[in-house]
Amino acid sequence: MSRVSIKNIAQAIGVSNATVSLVMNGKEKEGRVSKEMADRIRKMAKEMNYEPNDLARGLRIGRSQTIGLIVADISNLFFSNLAFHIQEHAERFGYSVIITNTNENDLKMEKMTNVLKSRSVDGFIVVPTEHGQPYIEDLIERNIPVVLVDRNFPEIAASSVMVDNYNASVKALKSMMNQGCRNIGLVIYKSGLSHMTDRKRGYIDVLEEYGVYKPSLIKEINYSNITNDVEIAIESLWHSENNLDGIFFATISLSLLGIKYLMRLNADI
Amino acid sequence: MSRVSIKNIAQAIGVSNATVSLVMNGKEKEGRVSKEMADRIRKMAKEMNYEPNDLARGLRIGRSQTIGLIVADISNLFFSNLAFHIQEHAERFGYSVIITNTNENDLKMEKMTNVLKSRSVDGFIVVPTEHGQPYIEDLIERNIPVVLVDRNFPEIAASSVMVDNYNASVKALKSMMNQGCRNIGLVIYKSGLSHMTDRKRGYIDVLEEYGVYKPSLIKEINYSNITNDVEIAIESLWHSENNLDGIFFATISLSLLGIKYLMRLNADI
DNA sequence: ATAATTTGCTAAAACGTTTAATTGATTTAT
DNA sequence: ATAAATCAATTAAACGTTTTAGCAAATTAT
Repeated sequence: MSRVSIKNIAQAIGVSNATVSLVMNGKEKEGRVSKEMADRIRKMAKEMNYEPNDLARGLRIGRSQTIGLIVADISNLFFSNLAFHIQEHAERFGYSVIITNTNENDLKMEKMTNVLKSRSVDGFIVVPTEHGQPYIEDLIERNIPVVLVDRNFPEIAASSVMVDNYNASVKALKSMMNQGCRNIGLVIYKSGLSHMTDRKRGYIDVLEEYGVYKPSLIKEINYSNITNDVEIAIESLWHSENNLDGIFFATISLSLLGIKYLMRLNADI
Repeated sequence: MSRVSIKNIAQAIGVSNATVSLVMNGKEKEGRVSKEMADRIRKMAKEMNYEPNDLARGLRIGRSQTIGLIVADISNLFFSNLAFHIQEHAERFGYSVIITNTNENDLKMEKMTNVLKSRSVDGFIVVPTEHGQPYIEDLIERNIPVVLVDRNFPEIAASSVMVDNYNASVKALKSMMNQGCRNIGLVIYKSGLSHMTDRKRGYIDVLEEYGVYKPSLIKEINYSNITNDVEIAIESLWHSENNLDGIFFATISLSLLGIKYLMRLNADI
């Protein structure tokens, strides 16, 4: 016993598809369906457990009432919160959200945009990967709405929603300076994406303002090899002759790892 | 300039829809399309930037290659990790995942199952809400595959994947007993769902085994009023004449709140 | 009493696929 | 030389909607 369709209802009641469709869409006025007929149809629909088929609907009207969300890592609290709120909001407007994951992987970003394009999502919300620019450009060319989150590509004309990474970074560093730190290391992902470069710029600007900037204090981590790279970075900062008195971690994940290695070195934190 | 369809490719090359479709699905053998034609079609498809329309496809074949995931709270680490792994796995089999959220709200659970049914998802993975049983039953009646996660309804014949809450609870409590605790409070959500009742059962069984069980040590929290209820629970445990020497929190969220209030009371933790 | 308008509904095409049945051309077997 | 089999492609229906144009009957206006 397969799903009940508009046609089934129409037959059961002895009326045409069109009439049922109009009623189901609340267009009984425009379609001038009589009140009694509309009621009969609604009743029958409920009785038969009718569920509209959004695939057919989407095909016909060319929209899917779906938005595609591409995040870098859904298990990261920042992104899962983001996903949560986007979903809550979208739902209020009758939209569903398909959430996908790239794991900061450019190939996956390509794949995910394709999957979502195939599904005719009406728009994209994307946390782009480092070299994801071409895929975003492709969407824009196709006139598919896109908004970038957390990171953007300055050369592209896409809306974007950003945390003010630069100022957050400046603020944090100044606070450390006020606590008397002068030799502060930076542990940051190696990335050309704005959310990272902005934080780095904030760090450098503050240290230069205080005249204590040294390039050797910056350690860049490859996303693909976090554990190792962080270990090496911490060791080298610790054993350098820089007289370290503080470390600024660019992300929470880096700081967690960093603290682990610092504890192993019996640093007091 | 709208999307390129199979028909466009067919016209451009002077061949029928069917031929193109066969090639795009890798059925050139079964459909006996000549190698040269297949190549020409593939080349043209790439050139024209063809993206298949999954809505049309889904409508025709009656499947959507999509699975619907309904979790209680995507911003909860346990669930977002779950979502992450389900997605990774599904993707490998060519499935997409639509993730939705109930916030432990039964009405939302109803809504979400409807949304996903309308989208013809091929199967459901659900973390059910407390009174979500009827919606699960409805799915089963309709022969839509469902698997329950984290919580199950013993009366229903659905597959489920569970954490062994009972034994985890027993283990934790025994460990506390071994550390000498005897008057241990329980802070737990008021819920009939198995993941909670199992933990409670574990708690009671261990305390009874040691002959120290007192119903007054159990404090049940309403999910809809967490902050207040936890505060009251902690206060009442703390000021009771039970000589409290330990508290077992049933979930991480409860423990975080609990610790906050305990600190306010200057407990040492 | 006739014309004009409104009411209540229907017919049929379209969206982009997939697929069973068919056809005409070539090749192979007899 | 004809029958049988294989090949390469086509035709057309179907999936479940939405929507435009149209039609007959009922109502209102002249």
